[in-house]
Amino acid sequence: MPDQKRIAHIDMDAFFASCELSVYPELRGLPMVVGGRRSDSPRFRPDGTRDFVRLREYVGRGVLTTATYEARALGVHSAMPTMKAAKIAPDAILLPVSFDLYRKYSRLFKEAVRSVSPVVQDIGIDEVYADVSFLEEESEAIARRLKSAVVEATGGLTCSVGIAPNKLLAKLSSDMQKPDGFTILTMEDLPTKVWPLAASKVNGIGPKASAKLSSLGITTIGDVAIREKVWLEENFGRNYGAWLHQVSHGLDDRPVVTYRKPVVMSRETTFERNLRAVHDREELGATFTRLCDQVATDLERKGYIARKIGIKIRFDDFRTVTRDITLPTPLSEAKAIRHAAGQCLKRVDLSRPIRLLGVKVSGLVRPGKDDQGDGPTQFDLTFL
DNA sequence: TCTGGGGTCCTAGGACCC
DNA sequence: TCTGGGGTCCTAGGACCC
Repeated sequence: MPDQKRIAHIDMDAFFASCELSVYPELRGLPMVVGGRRSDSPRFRPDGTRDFVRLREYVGRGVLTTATYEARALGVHSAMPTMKAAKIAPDAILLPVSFDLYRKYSRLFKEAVRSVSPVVQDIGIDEVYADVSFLEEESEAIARRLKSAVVEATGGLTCSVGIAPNKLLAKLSSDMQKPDGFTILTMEDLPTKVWPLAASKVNGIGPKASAKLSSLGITTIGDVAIREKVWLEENFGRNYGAWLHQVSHGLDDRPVVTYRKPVVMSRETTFERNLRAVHDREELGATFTRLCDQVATDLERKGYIARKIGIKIRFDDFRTVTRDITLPTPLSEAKAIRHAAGQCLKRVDLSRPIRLLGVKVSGLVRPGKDDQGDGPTQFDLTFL
């Protein structure tokens, strides 16, 4: 067994769009985006062909979930407001989000990866890490085997693979030959292949940190690497600064974790139009109850009860507030969640129009089993 | 051109306890 | 009586990711 760690990062190519293309193969090669509502589903014409909705017909507040490479070439991309995308690419085909379909392909994709290497960490619906250290083959052979297993299991969906000594570098490398490619990275490649990359390519360096870095004249990962650790800590705080120093030198010791207990479950919705607390009281109340019901269902389905109940409100000006409460005993019933969430709602000034309403539960424990953790509270020691 | 929904993790102040 | 420091919990907000 080689003592050098090898981690693979496997990332599906334009995943949601690719799933849709296997349902609607006639759209192959056309600019297409996913992000519509159910009403944007294609209809059958009398002659049996399908009539697809165009992006220009969209009305609403959604954002694109994904776009085919042909649509990306026109300048639209995932997370773009759909109304904005409609101005840029009005003739692109629009499809509604079909999560059940994506979950089906996601299962097939992950099973395929596990068939090559069983130590797999879920990152999202279309992305995993796999620890492939124990495999005997060369990294290139592993990458090819992962890719063909995925294509075979999903009936033709492609992915991009990166294999490197750790998660950080694996993730960066899977992005280097997209779509349908693979990249093997070693520590020796750091100066030539990693340092030239934009700092924002690193997982954990988002828009805020990037802006601050560039205001200090830092744009690439290499620019970060030439800074002293103390300088980074002075400018970005002790934790984040030390972390920046680490990642810029390609260092990352996070293991591949195959199971994690969930931390929070939430449901939220953005209204078609902003609602007012007084005038739209009924609609708000009905939505609030529905969200609580959904969270309760989620809790029950996954087998948890929750000690913390919270709400989230986004106003018309996009300002977001949260309120939450810790209960003396964990619970999962919809009515009790609704009551606790209602108490939270009372603590918010609702004079502005409301854009979004959400309900969240956390402090999750499994009912019956050690729900107070390992504290002495579950034992009666008074007899001592 | 106004910005989804589901998450994780971190920070920071105040309460409270030792 | 005053002071100090550490640890943990609670709450609110925010950065970031897919």
